[in-house]
Amino acid sequence: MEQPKITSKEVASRAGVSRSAVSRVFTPGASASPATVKKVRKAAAELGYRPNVLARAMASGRSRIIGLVVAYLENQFYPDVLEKLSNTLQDYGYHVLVLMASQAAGNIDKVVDEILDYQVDGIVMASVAMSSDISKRCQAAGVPVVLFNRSQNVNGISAVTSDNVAGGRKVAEFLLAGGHQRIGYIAGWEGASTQRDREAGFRAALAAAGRDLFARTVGDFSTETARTAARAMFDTSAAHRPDAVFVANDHMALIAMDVIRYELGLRVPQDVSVVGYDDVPASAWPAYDLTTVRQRANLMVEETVDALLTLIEAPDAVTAKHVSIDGPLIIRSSARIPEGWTA
Amino acid sequence: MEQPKITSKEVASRAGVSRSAVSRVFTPGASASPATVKKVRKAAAELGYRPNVLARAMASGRSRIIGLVVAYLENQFYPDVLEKLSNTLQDYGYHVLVLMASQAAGNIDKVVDEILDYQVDGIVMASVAMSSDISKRCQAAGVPVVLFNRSQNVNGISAVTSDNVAGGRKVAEFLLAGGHQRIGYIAGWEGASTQRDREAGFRAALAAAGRDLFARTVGDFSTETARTAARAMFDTSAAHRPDAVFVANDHMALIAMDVIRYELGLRVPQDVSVVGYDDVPASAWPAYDLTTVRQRANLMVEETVDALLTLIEAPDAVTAKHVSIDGPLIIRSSARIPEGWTA
DNA sequence: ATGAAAGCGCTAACAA
DNA sequence: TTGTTAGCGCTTTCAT
Repeated sequence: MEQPKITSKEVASRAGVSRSAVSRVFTPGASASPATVKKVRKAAAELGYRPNVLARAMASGRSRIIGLVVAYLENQFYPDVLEKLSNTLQDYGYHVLVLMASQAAGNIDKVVDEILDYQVDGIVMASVAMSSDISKRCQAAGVPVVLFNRSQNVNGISAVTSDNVAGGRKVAEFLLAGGHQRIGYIAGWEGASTQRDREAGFRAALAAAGRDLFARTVGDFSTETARTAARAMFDTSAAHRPDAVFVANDHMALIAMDVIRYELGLRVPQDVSVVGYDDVPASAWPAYDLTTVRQRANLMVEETVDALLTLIEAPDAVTAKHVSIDGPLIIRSSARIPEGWTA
Repeated sequence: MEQPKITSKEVASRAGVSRSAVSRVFTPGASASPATVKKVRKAAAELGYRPNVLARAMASGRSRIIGLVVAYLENQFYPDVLEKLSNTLQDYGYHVLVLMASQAAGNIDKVVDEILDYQVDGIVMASVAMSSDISKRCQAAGVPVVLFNRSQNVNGISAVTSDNVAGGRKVAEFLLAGGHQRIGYIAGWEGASTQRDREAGFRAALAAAGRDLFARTVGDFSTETARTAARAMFDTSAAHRPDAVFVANDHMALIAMDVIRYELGLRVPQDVSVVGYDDVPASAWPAYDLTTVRQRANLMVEETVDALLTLIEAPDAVTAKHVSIDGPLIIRSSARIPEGWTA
């Protein structure tokens, strides 16, 4: 039933060479004569030999495994990222070990330990907060970490985000140009840099126009809390209700639209303009047609992989880099479009 | 910078025992005296020792890595499954290596080879077709495979699905009870067992009532093809247009609803009843409120993990098992509800 | 219950 | 370019 595994030793003897020769043939940058390559390839093919990645990892100290820590896959942005990340890394000969950091914060420590046990070559933390303690452990282990969609000024850890401040600003300018008088904001989880930066940019642009937030509730990036936050903001008399709201991500914005339209019977955008952040697939669905700031997932993933591989190849040379990628405001029909709006 | 890694050897000497003793302390079913356990744990804690999973895998032949092959994460059902699967497996001390089998069929072979290179203890193939050749390679390697949401009568490979035939049947009965006269079906990818079984159950129930499909197009479970398929079916005169349609999964059903309502200006369910399959989160959103057959992801994942671990523990003893899990029809407002409907 | 010894399959100096 | 020699860090008989 269970075929004995073919090792490099057997390939070596069948090809009449040493195991080192076999190893070299299967190692990209190695030197072997064409004749050897040919013999070894032939023998390997006949035997159906494939190098054991784990053994290789042990001997070389490089596992070609990248750990991905992700909090939740409910927000469609993340499955998309995971798919792209996995594909890109596969192209570079790496593979992705996924760890869910579902629950509480203490969990993260455990998850990071587990991931380090696998001797991963690098770690991507998506939408997960890092303690400086964790970052220290990774650095001690010599494992580079790149934060995805989270930025943190911890011990020179690299991070890739969209330009959340600029994004928030764009939304404010758009809403102001639309003549909105009572502008609300539904915040994400306050511990997240995305939340912080989006709000900062948003408020800064309002302030520049001599305006302030009319209302603010917190949705925590969570489905249920977002629903509650939307109700708290809109289930009130017309005078106390915002005529426009910026929601910190699309996942919550879609929920807010549901509350506004189906629970409260208000019209979007006639009664309330809604703008989100991310541009997840569902935002383009005609039932929502949500105006939103696009996060360029492709670019963000490319930068993440680039940063990671650079760090892996040159552990010390490179210092942490923070990349922030600008994303356009995608104008759809969920928010009133200012007269003659172009930019 | 990069701390030298702590090995069992150092723990051993600090605890005044042999490496074997250390190994036993960190091995669940092993025998060590309380005194030894205590000494070793203490030394390990002081040194911050953690066993190297890769080395352990090499020596023991068990990597505690499960390979997950998944075609695409666009259909929300799969991120959900991935999250649950990863969490469940983590509880059992396993971890998930994700491989995307994005493109063509030939790709699958490559992906399976890559995954086997990691000496995974088992493989879950989600929504991916298996050739019997691949299954043979996995069996030769002694690696159990469980198909998720795909069933195939290949060499005793285990599979976990929902009861697609029963599901299709339920939909047909519901639509018939609703008094629909022209019932259409938008098919998924014809190579998929889910597609085949859902359609079979659906048609069987129609036939039992002396009825047949009024129209049929193919959406391939793909976003774009589904849109085309929906247009092909509904962009026609009222007489040639179905008054009800069963769409092979929710992902396509939501797209079909968009086409029906927003492109063609028809009303759901007054002009057309729409029923899907999966019960993804978006189906419960009030903008769609899609009647659908629920796939019980939790149960399916549990059965998958159970099957896999059983196979891993008792490689030969167990023969392939096919689990199919019944799921309820979730009645919402996208399809006309028959008078006094209960079941 | 414990330690010694022999690997798991591979890569990486080092010599030749 | 090639083979030889040591390991990578751990588990696992086998004695004791």
